Amino acid sequence: MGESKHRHAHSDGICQAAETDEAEALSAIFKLFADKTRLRILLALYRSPQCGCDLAKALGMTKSAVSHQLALLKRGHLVTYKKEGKHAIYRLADEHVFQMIAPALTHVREC
Amino acid sequence: MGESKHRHAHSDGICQAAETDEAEALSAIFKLFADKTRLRILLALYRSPQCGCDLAKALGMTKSAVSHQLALLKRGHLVTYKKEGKHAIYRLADEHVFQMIAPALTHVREC
DNA sequence: TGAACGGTTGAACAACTGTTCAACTATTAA
DNA sequence: TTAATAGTTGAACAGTTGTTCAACCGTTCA
Repeated sequence: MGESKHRHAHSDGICQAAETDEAEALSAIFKLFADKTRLRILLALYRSPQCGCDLAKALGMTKSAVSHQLALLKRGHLVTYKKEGKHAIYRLADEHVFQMIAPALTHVREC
Repeated sequence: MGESKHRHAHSDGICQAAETDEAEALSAIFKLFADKTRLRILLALYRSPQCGCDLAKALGMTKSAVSHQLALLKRGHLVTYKKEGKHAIYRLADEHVFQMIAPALTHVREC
C-alpha cells in the first residue's frame, strides 16, 4: 500500500489508463477538440449559448457543415441543446470543456 | 474595466482564441493527443522515461511506427530526448501533458 | 395553403493520417 | 572487420475525416 514504483503521487488514475483500452476512449475525446471548426464552435458557445444559425453566421460556414460538427459534439456530450420553436439553442454541456481548453492554451502560448 | 459581456470572469484568454486563428494552433495540440498510440506513449513516459525500443515492446508495435509518432510528439514539444549510446531516452517535456490528460480522463469516466 | 427559415441527413469527394515496408545510419560487441 | 541492435526516414497504402451538395422535415408567418 505505502510503496509505489511511480514518480508521481497522483498518477494512479493515469497509469491505469495506459494499460487498458481507456486510451481509446481518451483519444475519442481529444479528437473532438482536434478540429478548428469544432473548437471555434465550442469557444463561441463558451462566450454565449446560441442557435446553429447564428453559429454558422459567426463562423462563416454553411448550416450543414456546422450541423455535422454539432452532431459530433452532442454525441461526445460536449454540448447540449433545447429546441425553441424554429431554433435549436446550443450550449456547453459542462465545465469540462473549459478545463480541457485552458491548459492547451497555456501550452500554445509558451511554445 | 469592471464591466463585461461575458458570463465567465476567467474567459478573456479563451474568448480571444475564438476570434483569431489561435484556434488552429489549439487544434494542432489536441491532434497530438487524439491518437491511441500517441496517448499510450505519453502515458508510458509519464510512468517513467525510457528508450524507443522499450516503448515499442511495451506497446507491441514496430520501432518504425513508434519512431514516427515520437517525431510528431517531439515536434509538438510534448516530449524531449537525449541520446545515450545506442539508445535515445525519451521523457515528457513538462507538466502540461498531465494537465491536459487529467481533465479528459475525468470526462471519460463521468460519461 | 404556400413560401421562408432553421435544421438535419446521407452520399460523394478530396484531404489528411497512421502503419507498414524497405533502406539507411550509428553504435556496440564479438 | 562483421553482426546485431537502436533508431530514423520516405514512399505507399488503407482508413478516417471535414466539407459540399442535394434532398428532406418541422415551424412560423403571410
